[in-house]
Amino acid sequence: MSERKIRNMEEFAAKSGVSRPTVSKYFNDPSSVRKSTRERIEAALERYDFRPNLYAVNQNRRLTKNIGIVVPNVADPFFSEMARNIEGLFIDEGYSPSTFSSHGSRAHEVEILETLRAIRPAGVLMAPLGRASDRAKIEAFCKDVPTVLFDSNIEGVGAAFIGSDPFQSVPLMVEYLCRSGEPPCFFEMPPVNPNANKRREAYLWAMQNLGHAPHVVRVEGSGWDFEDIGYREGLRVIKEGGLPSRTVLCSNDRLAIGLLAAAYESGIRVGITEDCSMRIAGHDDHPFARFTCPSLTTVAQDYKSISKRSVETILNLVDGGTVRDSEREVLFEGRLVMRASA
Amino acid sequence: MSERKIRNMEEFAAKSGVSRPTVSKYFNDPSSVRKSTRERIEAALERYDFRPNLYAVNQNRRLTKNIGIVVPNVADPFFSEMARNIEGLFIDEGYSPSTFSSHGSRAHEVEILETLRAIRPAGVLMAPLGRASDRAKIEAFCKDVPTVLFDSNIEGVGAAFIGSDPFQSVPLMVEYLCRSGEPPCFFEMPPVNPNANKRREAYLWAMQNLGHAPHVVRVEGSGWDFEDIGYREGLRVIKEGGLPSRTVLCSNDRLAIGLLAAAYESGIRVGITEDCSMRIAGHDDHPFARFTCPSLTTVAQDYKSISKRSVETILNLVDGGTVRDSEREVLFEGRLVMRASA
DNA sequence: TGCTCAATTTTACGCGCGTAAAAAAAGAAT
DNA sequence: ATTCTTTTTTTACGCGCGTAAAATTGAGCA
Repeated sequence: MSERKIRNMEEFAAKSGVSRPTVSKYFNDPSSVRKSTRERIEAALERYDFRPNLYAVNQNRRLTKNIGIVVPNVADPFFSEMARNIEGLFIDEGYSPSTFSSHGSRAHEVEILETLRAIRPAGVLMAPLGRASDRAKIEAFCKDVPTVLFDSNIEGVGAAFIGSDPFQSVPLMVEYLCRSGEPPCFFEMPPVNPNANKRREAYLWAMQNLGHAPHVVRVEGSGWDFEDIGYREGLRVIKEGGLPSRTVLCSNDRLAIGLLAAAYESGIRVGITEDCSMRIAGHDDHPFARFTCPSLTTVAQDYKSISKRSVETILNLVDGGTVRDSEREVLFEGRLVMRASA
Repeated sequence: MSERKIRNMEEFAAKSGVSRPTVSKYFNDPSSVRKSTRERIEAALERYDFRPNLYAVNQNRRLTKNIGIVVPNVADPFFSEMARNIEGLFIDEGYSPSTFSSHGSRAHEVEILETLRAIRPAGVLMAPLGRASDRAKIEAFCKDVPTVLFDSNIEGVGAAFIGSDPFQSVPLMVEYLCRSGEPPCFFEMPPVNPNANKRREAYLWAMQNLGHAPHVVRVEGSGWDFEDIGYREGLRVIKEGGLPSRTVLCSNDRLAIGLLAAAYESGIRVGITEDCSMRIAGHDDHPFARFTCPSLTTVAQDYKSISKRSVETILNLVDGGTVRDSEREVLFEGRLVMRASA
């Protein structure tokens, strides 16, 4: 290929012996031209590798093939895996996804919305920060661009929400913990998003259903350095002997990772075996949960289903489809992952 | 703001009482227009929020303000932090960085290069996969686009390389380990990039200088699931009693995290204190290294200096500058981080 | 007042492509 | 061979802006 540099579609059309509008049609949908012409174009493509100018294309298309993906924090392996998964699905459908990270900051999240407007995406998949989000701005954005929320919901914003069901996943874990040992207390920090709130509520609900007295340990801390909060506050709480149960269910895995470190440093053996004095469980099946010491018992979110459904929903919207009321909120079930810590 | 929707620069220029070319000039460099006109434009900007069409701008500029950042794997917190840092620096300079992840795959890395050509970046900052990289394609790319490599070098490719100096950082760690206990063996997997090779060499060199017999433990494994390799192979090696020293220096933190998990599961107490039978150290100061059990002793790369210099170098190139021979390879020193594991 | 120089406006062209409409050509069916 | 249908070509316009050159304006200065 690349016998000589091709400047533009005009030149390429000449080389392939097809008119420019037909070539344009080909690039928008190869199957929309007759087989024989398609072959001529593709033969030329072999020799002259040419790609339509991205900027000219997007300037003129009514709607770009761009998709925006927004996550609260790519440095969090859960979201980076999620984003990667979603990107792949969009690429398979012929779209160009770009991922943006809010870095846990409201200002960043708002900035991203403005950047998104600039690239005029066909649709946006967004996992909002949650409480820290600028609801009004996101709402306004959703009015202009088809947007689907995932992971964390903002009630009434966006065309749909896809996530997992805390009222299934948390009770699942609670019941397991109760069956296998002392009923758990719930270790949390001030909630950064509605998910965190719902997890606490689901914990309370599940404990009540099982006839146990719930205990919520709310520690201080803000921001997205969850491990650090779990560690610092874990050290403090343990020192003060303040844990109401020897089984601790953490609001999420990252908090649990911090708490595990605190327990270790405090000389407490954590695990489900006889020689241990404490059990710790998490939520999310963080990629590192397999490698904590001990390995972390947790609930895996069905991130494949969440990704798949999110993508389907947004592409349906982009194609002019609509979301049925019954599908405006889709929740998938979590899966119990039993490891050594609880 | 936003009294009414503005379609284009023509309309906005009319509203602000300034000619379109002058408005264009303003957006390319606000300081290039007279103060009084600048104020008129900015006054209009308050009322009508308008942003030049991204695609039209980039189609017409000789050179875009886009910058490509390529990392082997954003799911690796080291790279996601690095990318975030670098993005910030570029934004401060008025550029538009976009980060791409090779996801550890050669094919992906090559695809990214093609995507990059499509966005016609002014420059590219790339941390190549290393051994898995398609050298020829990257080399060809560098001929067309100013590119600076960081983290991992490909000899003779790109305008410059910025990284850290394994022959400083590794000996630093080796000397510390020798002073504080039994001289370390070196735990590695088949190297994914030249860094890994250099770290081994630096280990051998340092041990020799200190008059100790070096021992390299090379385990099996490929890909970027370092923790998994460290864990699986760690379990095996420990079971077979195969570690030649009770002090283990791992080729990187992620491998160390896996090895820590293996040691824990094998009932081995790891740490520097009297009651421990094994010491484990890493390299890179992975964001999670603070929260392993025990916390991981490691060497922190000077990622701020690396980021800063990388950005400076590429911007200099973009501005038509050149790289002095003495600056074609810049290495920064690592910093010893003493924690509980060694 | 007249002059100079810098900043701005006017005018005009081009970037590379999408897209619409009408004309022409190529296949398919009769 | 004729007619009908689908596809392609021709022609033409527009997208929103960068940019160059010439004409104009305005501020500062002697």
